[in-house]
Amino acid sequence: MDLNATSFIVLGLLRLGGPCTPYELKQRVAGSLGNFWSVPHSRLYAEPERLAAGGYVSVDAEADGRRRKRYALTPSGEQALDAWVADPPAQLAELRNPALLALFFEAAPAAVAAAQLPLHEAKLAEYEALAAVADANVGPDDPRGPRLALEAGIRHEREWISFWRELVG
Amino acid sequence: MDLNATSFIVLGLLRLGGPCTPYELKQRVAGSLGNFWSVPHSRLYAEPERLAAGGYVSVDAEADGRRRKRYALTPSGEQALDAWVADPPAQLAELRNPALLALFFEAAPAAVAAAQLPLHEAKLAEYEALAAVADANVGPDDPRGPRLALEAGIRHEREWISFWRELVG
DNA sequence: CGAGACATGTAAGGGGTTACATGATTTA
DNA sequence: TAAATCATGTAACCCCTTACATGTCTCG
Repeated sequence: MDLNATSFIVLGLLRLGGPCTPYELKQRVAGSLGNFWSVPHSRLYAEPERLAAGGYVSVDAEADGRRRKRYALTPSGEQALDAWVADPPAQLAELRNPALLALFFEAAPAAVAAAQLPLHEAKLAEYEALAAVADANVGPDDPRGPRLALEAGIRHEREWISFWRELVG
Repeated sequence: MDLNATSFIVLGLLRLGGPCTPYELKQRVAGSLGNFWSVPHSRLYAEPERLAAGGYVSVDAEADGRRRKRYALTPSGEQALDAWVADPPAQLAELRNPALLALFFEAAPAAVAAAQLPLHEAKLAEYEALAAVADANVGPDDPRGPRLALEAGIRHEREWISFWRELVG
């Protein structure tokens, strides 16, 4: 079996926040990472199961009540995660932006821009609020990664806003 | 059957450049659109077939030689394309950038940046060359969409370069 | 005319999307 | 205690990815 982006999201979240259930994985994704890489909850139930089959996580199932399954990183999983982090992907990602696709095929620029602009403005405001909170409560050994990813998100939102604004006319 | 992004890419390319074979679709994608939304060639054989089943394109198969199939927009396909273009997607796209994902999970910023930076610089140079050619040969009734999409690509590349440059240390 | 590139597909498998479905808690 | 929401999954289907495979042209 081979590990993909979803796999590393699960492994990474397990390391970041400790052992948890799929539902809690969903919440962790929604909190931060989901802003730039969302994962449907059905995948967050299926993927840990797959990772368990490969020995990358262990399962601890409740015997009663909700019978939820709690997953935890195994040494093997931790090692796989370390290897991926140590050898980061060296390829370009595509924009794959549906609005841009429509624009490419001659959708009216002003119309696309008018639809996109408020969305990006709202997203930027949300990001900036997150950043403000993060910067106010930053501790000495807090992880830097999430804040850096947020920064990238902020910049791209600003870029989109600038781009669409020129097209609203 | 419902139409997805790939469908509109096929329909759009057929309108932009006229009837063609899957292989030529591949070339058209590679030329411009593929920079921000690539499609594997296997899809460019399968998708027109699907569209033909739905009546959105017509097929004209060669009887001999390579027996290639030439697809053309039908009025129904043209109408579907128009409808999509007239009602452009009003949703945000995610970044879904693998390098950013690694950064989020604490990959060494300088290492990720060092790997990403040359790729983005090369891409930007490529885009700027394309833009220069496009701007030099622009005609009065040339389509604007591709040039606008290219512009978006250029800005995002600049943004990425600026971002990663700050992290290379 | 042989080799390489160009051209044209097909097949298998997994992940993503979406919808369905039900159990457990909380709240009115 | 009924309703609403939270929580926890399952199932089906299609697209995407990757690899495989072969046919046709072109050029040395």
